[in-house]
Amino acid sequence: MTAHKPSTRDTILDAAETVVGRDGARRLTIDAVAAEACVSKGGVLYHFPNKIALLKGMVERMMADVSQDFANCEAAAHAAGEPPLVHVFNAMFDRHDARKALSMALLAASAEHPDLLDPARDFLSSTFQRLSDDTPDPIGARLLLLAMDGLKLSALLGFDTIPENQLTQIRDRLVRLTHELYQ
Amino acid sequence: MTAHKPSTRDTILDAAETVVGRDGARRLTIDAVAAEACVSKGGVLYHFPNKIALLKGMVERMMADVSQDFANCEAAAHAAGEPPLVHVFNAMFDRHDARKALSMALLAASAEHPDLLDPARDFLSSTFQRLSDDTPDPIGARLLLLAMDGLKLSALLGFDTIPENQLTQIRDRLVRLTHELYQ
DNA sequence: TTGACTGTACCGTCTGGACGGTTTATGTGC
DNA sequence: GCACATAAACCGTCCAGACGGTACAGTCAA
Repeated sequence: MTAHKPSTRDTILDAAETVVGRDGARRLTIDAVAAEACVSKGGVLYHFPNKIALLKGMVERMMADVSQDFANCEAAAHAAGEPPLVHVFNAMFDRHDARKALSMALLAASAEHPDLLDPARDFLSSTFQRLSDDTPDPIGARLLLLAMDGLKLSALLGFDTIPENQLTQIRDRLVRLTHELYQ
Repeated sequence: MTAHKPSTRDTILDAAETVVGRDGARRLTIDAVAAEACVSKGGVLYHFPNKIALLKGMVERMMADVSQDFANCEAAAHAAGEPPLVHVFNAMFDRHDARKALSMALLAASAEHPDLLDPARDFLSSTFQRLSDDTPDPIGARLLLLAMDGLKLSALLGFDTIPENQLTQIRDRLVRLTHELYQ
């Protein structure tokens, strides 16, 4: 069991995401984050010298996580001799809730200073371009990736109201269409 | 020529969207809106007694506009004997920029008080449900609607980095697949 | 001893909102 | 046609509280 407790830094970032998701990006104050993380205000400022640094930390951790996820998916797909996109989509559905919290960094950064999203924009743009280009039908792949975006970004605003049974059908269809891309 | 100048109320709502899009939801202050609308702070507070009312106004106007757009699309589709979804998708691509500004209401409301989005959530949820159910292949329709969501919500965060030529190809494909839903 | 904090006090600025005053449009009686 | 009344639309200022950030002395485990 290497379930060692998360670092204070990560606890603070988790708390920030919780605050944004629950109270809105406007209430993401250093005081609120400190209270949510059960850390003093000084403690937060020890790890992140100012609020911009905190937001940068949120975006950077999100990108690192997403990057890792994609890498895992591509490795698993390669090992299984399957299309990478299938693994990407399945991973999204399997860890739907986890991703929802993660992306709160996007809302927070866009609210405070939209420029903070520049690195994320570049990273996601090139990643999605590559994912779709590595496919016999890039436009079809793009369309499916856009549908995935729709699901994730809807969840970001709480617009994820599709009933569970429809969601599994959508998942099945998405995976089926992904396989068809490669034929 | 009935191009009468917009009401002060609408000017204020336009200004609010401009501020959110340019500076982020965090900078949506009554002062900033007043300056952007070339109105005094008192003038803003005359039309919207407090900030919550301003945000409600933004969300309500957005819903009214979207509702009107959908109604127009369905009417035009009915008149032309075409699938409604085709008109919905074409309208989205044709007025891409207009819609981008409109949806800033979503960002602003989610930042300040996420509950303000409840009516929008209900409205969009039922509208999309109906649009897809009125189709021989509801799951396929949902997938295409999700792709549209992906495009619109990406634009909301400035994540609309797909090159123009790919975008037109995506549009063509989306319309083609929509027609296929009805076969 | 050092790094990782806690706790408190404080400062300057920003923000929402209340409030009183002023201009403009619309009648209304004569 | 005109003085007057009334209300709607709008302006400018003020204030309490919230917020970001600083400073600094103290705690405590490794």
